[in-house]
Amino acid sequence: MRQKIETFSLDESLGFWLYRSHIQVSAALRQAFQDAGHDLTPEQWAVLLGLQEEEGLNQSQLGEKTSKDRHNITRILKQLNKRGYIEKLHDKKDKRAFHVYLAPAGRSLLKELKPIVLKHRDRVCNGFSKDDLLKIRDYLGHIIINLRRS
Amino acid sequence: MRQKIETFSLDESLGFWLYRSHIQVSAALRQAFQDAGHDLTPEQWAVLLGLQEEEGLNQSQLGEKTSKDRHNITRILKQLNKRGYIEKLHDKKDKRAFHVYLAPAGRSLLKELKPIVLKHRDRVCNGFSKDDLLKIRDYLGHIIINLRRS
DNA sequence: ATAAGTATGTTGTCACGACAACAAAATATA
DNA sequence: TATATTTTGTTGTCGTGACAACATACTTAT
Repeated sequence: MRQKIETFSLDESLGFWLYRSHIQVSAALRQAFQDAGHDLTPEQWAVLLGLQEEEGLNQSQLGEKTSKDRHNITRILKQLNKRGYIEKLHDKKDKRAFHVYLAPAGRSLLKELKPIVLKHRDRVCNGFSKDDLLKIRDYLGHIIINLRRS
Repeated sequence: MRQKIETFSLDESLGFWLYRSHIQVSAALRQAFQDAGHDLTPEQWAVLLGLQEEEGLNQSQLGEKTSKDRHNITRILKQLNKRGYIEKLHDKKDKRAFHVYLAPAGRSLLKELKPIVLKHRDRVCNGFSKDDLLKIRDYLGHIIINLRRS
């Protein structure tokens, strides 16, 4: 009985801990970009990173890779396009689709921001062993799998 | 050299795993509410839960408790107020401040949604031992501490 | 070959996180 | 006491996540 009540505090909610840690990590990265004079969001960074891993994907695929639906990827790409970091090329066969590539400015930005991101990661991961980091990734991956398909 | 490159994939980014897991847990809870016929956001739920733990806080304190800044707590309370789930009472001494309380409708809602949230948590935590859950909480708490003050 | 269904991408709406600007009131300081 | 600073809360803007509606174009079925 008492346990059931305790289970319902925010502190006992895994979802809330995920929320808090995500929000803080994201805010710290945004701040780090800002301190370096770059008005880039963590989401935009994630998409650039996704592109660096694999260019030429269409928007849906890029959205899949970065866990963003097509609506959101459309708008994030719009931002990145406006800033000249990416290019969208029409698919020759499929007239609906685009292939997304890094523009030269995007490549330089990635290079320029890498030390900042590494510093940020060091800060986030301070006190964790490699084994800890693997365990965290496994745990979070497990949560994601738990929520897939029904 | 090779490791430095690998470190820069999305899959190796702790922040990105946090993003993904948070987004999915949050979306699943939203969906569970929707399936039950309730148009409530996970954030609104978190504030209601925070209120259930301690009523009579002012908005800043409630924001602190739920990890939301005063701007956002203002708007979330506006939503909850519109739906009749909370009450804002003026502080007798401090004319700027309000004390926030659960309205009767808010209390019933909490009671009504608890089984839904428990089911959601079971789904999220499927396959985790109690020890696993404690470890995850410790890990996430550690990350949050790493980002506090400089 | 035509129709039905599906996939890609855009736009619009709402809620929320981050941020700036602001008003009002409390507190600290001179 | 008078002024400056801080605190509490609101409003507005922007970017993003969730969602609906839509246009276009590809695919499948009949």
